[in-house]
Amino acid sequence: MDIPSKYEPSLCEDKWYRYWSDNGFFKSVPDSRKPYTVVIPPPNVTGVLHMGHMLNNTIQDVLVRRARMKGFNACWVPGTDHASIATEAKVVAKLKAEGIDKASLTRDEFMKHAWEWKEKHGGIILEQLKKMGASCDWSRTKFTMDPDMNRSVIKVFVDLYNKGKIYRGVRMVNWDPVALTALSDEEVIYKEVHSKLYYLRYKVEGSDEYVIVATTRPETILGDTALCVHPDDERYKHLHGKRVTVPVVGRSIPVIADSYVDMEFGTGALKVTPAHDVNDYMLGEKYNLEVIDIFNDNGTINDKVGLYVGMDRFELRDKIAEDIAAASLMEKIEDYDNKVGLSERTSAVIEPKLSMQWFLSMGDISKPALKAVMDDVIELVPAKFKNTYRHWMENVKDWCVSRQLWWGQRIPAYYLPEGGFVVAETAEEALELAKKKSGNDKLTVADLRQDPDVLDTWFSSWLWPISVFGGILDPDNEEVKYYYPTSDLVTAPDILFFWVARMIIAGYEYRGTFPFKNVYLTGTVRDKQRRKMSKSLGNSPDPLDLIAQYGADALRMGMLLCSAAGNDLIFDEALIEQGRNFCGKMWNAFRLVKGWSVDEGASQPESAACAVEWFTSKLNATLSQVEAALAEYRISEALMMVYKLFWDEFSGWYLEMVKPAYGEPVDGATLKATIGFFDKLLKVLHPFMPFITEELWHYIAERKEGESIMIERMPEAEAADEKIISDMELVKEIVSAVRNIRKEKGLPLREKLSLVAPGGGAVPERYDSVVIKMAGLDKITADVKPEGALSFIVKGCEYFVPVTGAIDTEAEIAKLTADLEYARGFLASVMKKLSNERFVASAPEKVVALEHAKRADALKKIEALEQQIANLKR
RNA sequence: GGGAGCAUAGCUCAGUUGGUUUAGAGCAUCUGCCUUACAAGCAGAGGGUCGGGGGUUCGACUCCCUCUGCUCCCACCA
Repeated sequence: MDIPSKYEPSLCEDKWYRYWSDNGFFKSVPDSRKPYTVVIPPPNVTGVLHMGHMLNNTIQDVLVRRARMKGFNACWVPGTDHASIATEAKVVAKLKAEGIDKASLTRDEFMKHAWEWKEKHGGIILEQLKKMGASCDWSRTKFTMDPDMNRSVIKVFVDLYNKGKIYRGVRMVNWDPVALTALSDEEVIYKEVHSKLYYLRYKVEGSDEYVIVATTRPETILGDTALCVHPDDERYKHLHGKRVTVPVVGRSIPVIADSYVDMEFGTGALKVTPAHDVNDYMLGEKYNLEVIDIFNDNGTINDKVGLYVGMDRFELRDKIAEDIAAASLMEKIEDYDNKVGLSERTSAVIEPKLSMQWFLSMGDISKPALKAVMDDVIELVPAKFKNTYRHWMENVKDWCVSRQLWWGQRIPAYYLPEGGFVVAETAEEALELAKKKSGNDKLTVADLRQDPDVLDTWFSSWLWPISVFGGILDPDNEEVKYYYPTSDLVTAPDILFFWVARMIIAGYEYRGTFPFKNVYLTGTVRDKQRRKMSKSLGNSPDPLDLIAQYGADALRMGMLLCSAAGNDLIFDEALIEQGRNFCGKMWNAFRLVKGWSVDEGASQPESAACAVEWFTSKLNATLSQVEAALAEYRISEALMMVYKLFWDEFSGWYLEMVKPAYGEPVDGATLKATIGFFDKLLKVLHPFMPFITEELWHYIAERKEGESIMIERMPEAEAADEKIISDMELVKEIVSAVRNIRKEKGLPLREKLSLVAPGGGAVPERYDSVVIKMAGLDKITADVKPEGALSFIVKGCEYFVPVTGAIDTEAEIAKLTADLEYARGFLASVMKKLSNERFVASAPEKVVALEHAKRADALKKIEALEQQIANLKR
């Protein structure tokens, strides 16, 4: 077998992915094993893979691959989300570029364009996920607008409507004048902006007096229908019941008194525009004020008032300010910082707007979902998100589920010709209901008009863990009974409310139980300046480029190394380099072992026997630590443990211990043990780095067609001998000390040294051969202290390395004195505790005993150091 | 304005109910090595008064208070 000298990811990644896929290793069907289920957070159907996906899906793949290797029936369901606003915006933009205006199209024509776009660009991201090694069951791929998914959504809508949980009502909504749709509160981002506070003069009718009103939005005076003051405000008491004139507009409006007004802000007088401010709307309802909506849907002025018709809202702001000033009705203009709501999707300034929308009443159905998380039936990782979750759930508002878009599930409400509406899953069922409702048997489907709006995207994805298994349409099917509830959900905290909370709500409402057991919340991927990675900033590298450059395993490892749950991660290409270097290390370790010739009959050297015995324990100890870390989702730590195990313990120590002399063969027993260790290490590493581990696993032994590391059993931690591990740590310390002497004295490795350990020293005797091999010695003796030797102390025992030539006594003394000072300082700190009566009296016995042990150690060390210094001075 | 969280080596982070050798890791840095798997490497070294101050305790990175700085969530006083 010819082994390339370097690992080339590009040569084996596609090969192995195809192999896994062709052999059906990703596929899952219900069987007698325990299920381990993960549903992917469906990315936007027209999206492309970014670093956030990379992180998120790498974590999922680690969990899924590990579960699969632990004997679970692992099922990772992939899919995409129709992302109604985002996708429709893209299609509208694309049509616009082609000179087609959405308004000129019929709904059906538009949908045809949208589906064409989806077919062309949809699912690219799923192909990209394959590049990173995602072990999804692709035969289960779902799209939130698949026919069965649509039917699930509609069925749920009708069901909730019939339960009285969905209602229709006029509400102030967040209107996006670019996307021309209402947004939920969660889709609005508030941003601090510098703006101006305009002080306008409203003339009091029948008097020469003016009331000054401060506003940031002078253009809304077109819709003013009242002026409000605080009932207790002495400045304005005389105005109660009077009327004032709106500047420029000339409208006469009443002065009302309500304690809503903050007397401290501005002038203490508030203009009331019920159609364009949430709080004003409340005042309007309370005082039965006229509601004048002055805007068209796109943010221009309509003809309700007859002034400034067609002008954009921001142009009007400047224009009306000029006109007010020209009429001498502008008291002053101040600079002012306030927050403005922006659309998450289009960044347009949100216009509060009154409109008829559909709402889901959240109060009752969210209760079990709150309890589940508070009682840790569902665990959030990290747990700090419980607080955030509780706060949101306790103050949950009704969910505006309608969107004024075409791309999505159309609301199944049908309006009757004579008014009123019915809600049904199909037009035919609607017709029956309509006939009953109106008493008109002659009605036809054509007489009914379906609501033009579609449902919020999240109204389909909140069913995802159920609907992907057909659990809405056919609640008792075998699939959903087997796979639901799912095991882990991995997602970003910014969609905790949008998606996670609502899935939990839907889970209890439609399955009577939680949708997933654990929620792992990843951090946000940021650049070195801590800015969120985003397309608009252009600071996000393309994961596919990084895979091409470093390999998928390297990128996966780079992402995992810096990803403590819930913590933001500062992306740094150096981490991917680290991943790539680790791949190189694994590759080279393999090349070393593969290069050995074997003499099956040769007896195993003592050093190799020790090494095998030690690494067996070390490996098992680490395996149980890794298991413990992963059980707590400390994935980054778990990977680091395996990384160090492979690089330091296995490559740095074990392989060096068993490595035969140049040109010599290795004995059969040692080779077999080494291949066995390699096999286990590859398996533990496989979930993190699937490609290189598969490649090497096929190299380290003969494999039959259809065999794969990804379906092998994960090695389980067996008992580890702690004594062997700690003995070897001692050996390592001694070896390091000798190496240090070499380094300080510039003694080359080929020059054999000898070590003298008077009285036997602390090296466990059987490890002599290891020390000799690793430190480059010719022998270890138990002679008396030699003259002209350098020395060191490990665990209170003195060791000597005889050297030829003069020893720099002064330098040695200085070094030893420094050590001595440290030891004395340490002793002092111990003595301080031990001489404190209250410490001895109140500290636990164990702690006191430990301090005594520390004291004994320190005294021993001090004595040895003093002895050494004395010897040198002689 | 309300709430939550964070602050430990140059960087990214561990540090589990306060006591495990006067704080650990990885990366980076410095020094020496092309030693026959690997210079994308090997061997060694340096680096932190655990954000400031106060308190509780025999003992505080760990608990409490306070200040400073940062982050996130919620609210949205015009």
